[in-house]
Amino acid sequence: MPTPPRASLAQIIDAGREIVEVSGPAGLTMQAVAERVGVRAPSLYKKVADRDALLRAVAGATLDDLSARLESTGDDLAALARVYRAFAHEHPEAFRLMSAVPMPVEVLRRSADPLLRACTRIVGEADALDAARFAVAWVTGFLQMELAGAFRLGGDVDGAFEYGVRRLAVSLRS
Amino acid sequence: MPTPPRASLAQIIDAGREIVEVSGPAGLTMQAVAERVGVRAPSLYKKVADRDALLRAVAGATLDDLSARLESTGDDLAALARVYRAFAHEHPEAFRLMSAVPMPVEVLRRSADPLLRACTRIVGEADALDAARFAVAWVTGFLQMELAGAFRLGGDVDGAFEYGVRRLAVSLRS
DNA sequence: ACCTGAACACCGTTCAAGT
DNA sequence: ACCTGAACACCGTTCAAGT
Repeated sequence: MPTPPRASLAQIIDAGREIVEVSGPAGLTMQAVAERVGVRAPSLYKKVADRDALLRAVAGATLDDLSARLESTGDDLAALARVYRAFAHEHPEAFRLMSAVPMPVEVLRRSADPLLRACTRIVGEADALDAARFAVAWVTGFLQMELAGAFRLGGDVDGAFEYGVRRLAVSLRS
Repeated sequence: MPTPPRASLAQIIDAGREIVEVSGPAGLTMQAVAERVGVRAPSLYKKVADRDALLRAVAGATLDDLSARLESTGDDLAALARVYRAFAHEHPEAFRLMSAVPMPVEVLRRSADPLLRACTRIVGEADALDAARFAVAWVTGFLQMELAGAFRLGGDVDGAFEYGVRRLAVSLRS
């Protein structure tokens, strides 16, 4: 007798995202996810290959959100950097997970697009990819170190970020 | 009847480092470490509080190695960046673990020292910390993205690194 | 002192049996 | 079709008992 599904893939991923944000990736157990969507753990395997695939899906959904946010931000490099940082502060655990998980190329491409456009405007087409890598490396490195607590040697971290935004602009313009 | 220890803390950490490099942090199980040092898993708890503490010790030992390497490199920013990258390529798993684990402040300070000196030489004392954060954010971000496979949108990754080294120098000099 | 087997709680995953 | 309990393998950790 056919039975309608009780937990959609979208619900499972959403549950995963909530758990990751409150308990970190280690807290995302199949049982915790199952409980949240009102089902038993084995049922999750109808929608998800295994825990790792669910983690990748959570990371992918997070990157999609970030991409949408960046897309609506425009062409300004400094603005993009600040939106990026705001997102990381809102979802620190998901942000760190995102950086640890390998993404499909098309997802990467979409997320890179706004930055690539901003860089093309500044350095031209030929250097745009190198420049975008320079910028994205700086901003993700900064945020990962900030979130990992690596910036504890004094000084003002907000100030250091704005210093970086300025230096970034300077370096691409010369 | 007192018995001499069969596995020193140093041996345990070394075993942990080898396992991490070949199987990643997930491969570091207490049983795998125990087997490597010729003991049963429960004995490890005489020297190590728990698995997490062992992971932190492995990360700390790795950062100590990196710090020594940087210290013997000198004051040149570009040289420091290249040594940093060479180290990450030699120990990709340990490098990623290092970035994920919170470090004691004194370990951070020692590792930051060479970079701080290089930056002081270029931008002066007042901006040295901001500049060092700019530089270290870029280089660790670049390496983490490179190791995580985030640079797969074409172009030459080695070239992008050298582009970054140049832009970094430019940005701090103006 | 240090080492061990046994035990416990917990987790990911599979699968036959239910509806 | 989907859901479940039961089972299996594996892991971290504790602890009483051995030497």
